[in-house]
Amino acid sequence: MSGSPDPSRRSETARRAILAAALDLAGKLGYAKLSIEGIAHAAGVGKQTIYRWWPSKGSLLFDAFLTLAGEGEAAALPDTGDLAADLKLVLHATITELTDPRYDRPMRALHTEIVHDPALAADYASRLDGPMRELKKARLRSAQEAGELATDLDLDVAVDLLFGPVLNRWLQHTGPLTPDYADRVVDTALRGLRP
Amino acid sequence: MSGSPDPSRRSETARRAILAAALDLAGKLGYAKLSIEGIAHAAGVGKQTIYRWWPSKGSLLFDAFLTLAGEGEAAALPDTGDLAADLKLVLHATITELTDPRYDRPMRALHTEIVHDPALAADYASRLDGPMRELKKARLRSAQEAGELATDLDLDVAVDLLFGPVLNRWLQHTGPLTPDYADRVVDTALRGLRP
Amino acid sequence: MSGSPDPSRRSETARRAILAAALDLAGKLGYAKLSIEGIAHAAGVGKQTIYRWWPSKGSLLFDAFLTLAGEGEAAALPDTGDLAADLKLVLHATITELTDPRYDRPMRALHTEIVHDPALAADYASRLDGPMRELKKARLRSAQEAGELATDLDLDVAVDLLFGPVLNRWLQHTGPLTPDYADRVVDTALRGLRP
Amino acid sequence: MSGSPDPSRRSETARRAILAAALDLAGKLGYAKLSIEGIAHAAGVGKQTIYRWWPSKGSLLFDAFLTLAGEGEAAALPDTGDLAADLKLVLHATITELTDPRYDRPMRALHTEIVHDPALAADYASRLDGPMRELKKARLRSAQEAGELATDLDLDVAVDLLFGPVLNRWLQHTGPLTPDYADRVVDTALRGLRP
DNA sequence: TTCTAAACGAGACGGTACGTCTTGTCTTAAC
DNA sequence: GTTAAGACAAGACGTACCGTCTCGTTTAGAA
Repeated sequence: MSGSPDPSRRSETARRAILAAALDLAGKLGYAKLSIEGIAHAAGVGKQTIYRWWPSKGSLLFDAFLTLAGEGEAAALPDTGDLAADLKLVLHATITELTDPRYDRPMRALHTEIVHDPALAADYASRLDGPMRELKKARLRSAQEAGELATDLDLDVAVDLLFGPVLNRWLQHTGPLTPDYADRVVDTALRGLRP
Repeated sequence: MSGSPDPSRRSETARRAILAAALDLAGKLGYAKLSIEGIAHAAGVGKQTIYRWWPSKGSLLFDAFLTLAGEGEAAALPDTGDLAADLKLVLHATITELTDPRYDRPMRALHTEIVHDPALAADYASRLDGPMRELKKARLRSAQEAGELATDLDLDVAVDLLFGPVLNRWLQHTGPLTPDYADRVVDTALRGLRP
Repeated sequence: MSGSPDPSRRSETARRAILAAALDLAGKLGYAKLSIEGIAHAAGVGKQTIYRWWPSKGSLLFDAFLTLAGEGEAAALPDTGDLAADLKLVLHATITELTDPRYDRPMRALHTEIVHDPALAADYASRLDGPMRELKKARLRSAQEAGELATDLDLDVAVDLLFGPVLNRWLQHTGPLTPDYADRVVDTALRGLRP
Repeated sequence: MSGSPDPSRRSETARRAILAAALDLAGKLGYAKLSIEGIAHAAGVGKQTIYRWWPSKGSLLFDAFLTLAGEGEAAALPDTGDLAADLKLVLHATITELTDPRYDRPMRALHTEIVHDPALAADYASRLDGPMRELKKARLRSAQEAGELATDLDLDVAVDLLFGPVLNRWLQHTGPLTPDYADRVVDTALRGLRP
């Protein structure tokens, strides 16, 4: 019937220009002023070329992030044998990144779309957050083997407790995003709330 | 010169109609299709009446929430002497609320605005989240006195660990929002990750 | 239900700017490149302001012509007592006008719309062509009284015979549009085809 | 250099499908919605195949008409010896044709293009209108020999007077297109306007 | 009969314009 | 002098075509 586009004929040049322009404009303008029209113009591309290949602004932003993250992808989290130190190191790096306007704005834009689009959220979970979460769980498993963590620990919940609060504070502006906060989160979570 | 509006002449009828229409439409249409134009029309009000009294769509949504939350505001969290049980009870109620589309959609709309508007976030923190956080901390303090929690605990971090993950999972669609997940979070956080 | 716009609130400034821009661009660009978007831009006006008040590009062009023609409207055709000379004079003036690119192009644009839009044609007939035709018929009636024309003449057909061919030749590019052609049409029509 | 297409390799199948689709769609959709894209699709043909062989939409329409008209081409106008009757017969047939939506719409489309494209008009004059005009002049010459028309008549102008008004009234929607109107035109033109 | 070059269908591309929608400001009339 | 109503300039939305430009696939004439 309608016929979906043939990916083999897709222009790689245009694809790259669009993803680069999307990231760039998201960083410069922020979510509210980010328009498909503007991206198309900045990429030197017809609007239809965007609408042909991406179903929504969110999925375009997501693809742009994939290419960004896919480049310098860390293979694994640091493992010096000191879990707390390693976690703090990673969280400090995350904070540095989230504080950089070049990342802050496109990331907020992407998360806004995720909040309202479950399909996009599923994509995000399986292709960006999922792999990252696996790395985190691998580091925690290594700590379990080293006796630093309880063996019956629910690793998914542990990841949420350790990495969630920093992301949350950043997204919701609920307080200053400092390395000290990350340290307190790690210490508190590891020790537990009980006496 | 310009003359800012005189609050004493403000129409209470219009104000209430606007807040009700904002909540109603946010619930029916979701964030993307929520327009000031539509709210004005549904409230039987001129657009200027909205622009005169609210600086942004987010602050309007926020006021609408205040009136909603302000009505049946719980004075305190339950305190049966069993902290874990009390926390789970509260989180289960939260999950029930977040699962109701009548709350889900306007809440997402509000949080989207918060993500992009630090001023609104500050307002949210001081007038909605702040009081709630105080109630949570009060319950934790009571637990400290009962010896259920460490006395040197960082209460702000503790609140983030206990209540953050459920909110996060809801907002980011990172997994199914079940009472069981809340239970695991509470148990894991209280016990701590260490053996 | 939908509510049509209230003419009493219409901006006269915008109306005039739009009509002027439409005529100007029709003359400069010709029909094919004449766009509502371009007119709005040239008039310093939002597109919606055009769509609010005119149902089609044709009706806008027509209104633009009305204001143009309404200004220097001739009260009557010349009447020197010599019908043939008077007709030739008028037709020569018409040819001069139709030959001026400033008139040629917008006029072609308008006639193109008329060809495809009977409603617009009716408007044209009643408000532009109609009054003009009455002036022509008045001159012919005067000639009848002077004994220059048959008394039982079908005046509408006579007007078609005398003024149609020049318009036709102009529109259809069926031959050079010269004063000589006009003279031959007048002479032939007056004399009749029979011996 | 660029290399113009080699007509000997042209696909006759494609050519015919394109002309048929053009006529068909012009009749069904009218001029405004007639697109080359649509014609290509309806003909089962690539767009390039149209652009390769026709320089404009108008010239394609024109070719489509040529094939249509070329088939049942009348060799000559009727000649019963009664000029007025013969002319009325022909004009009545013309009116019947112009009233048929199957002809009306493509013909309007073609004439619209002619109005704006002198090159196309020249083609039209030499290949469609020209031959037809010769037939008309031949009939008039026969009438001259029979003493029905003045011997010094300007035949080109005579044709314009006799056949122009009906075409004009059809194109410009200036009045109802009835056989009676044709009769009045013929009678008035033959008799002349003078007493 | 094989080779080869052009025409073919298909459709992606950079663009322009469409007609609709919403934004935030400005204007008008009614109360 | 605030209100409901809504016109205004601005500009993004997603769609439809434009005319150009590849792609592989026929197809037809020359070797």
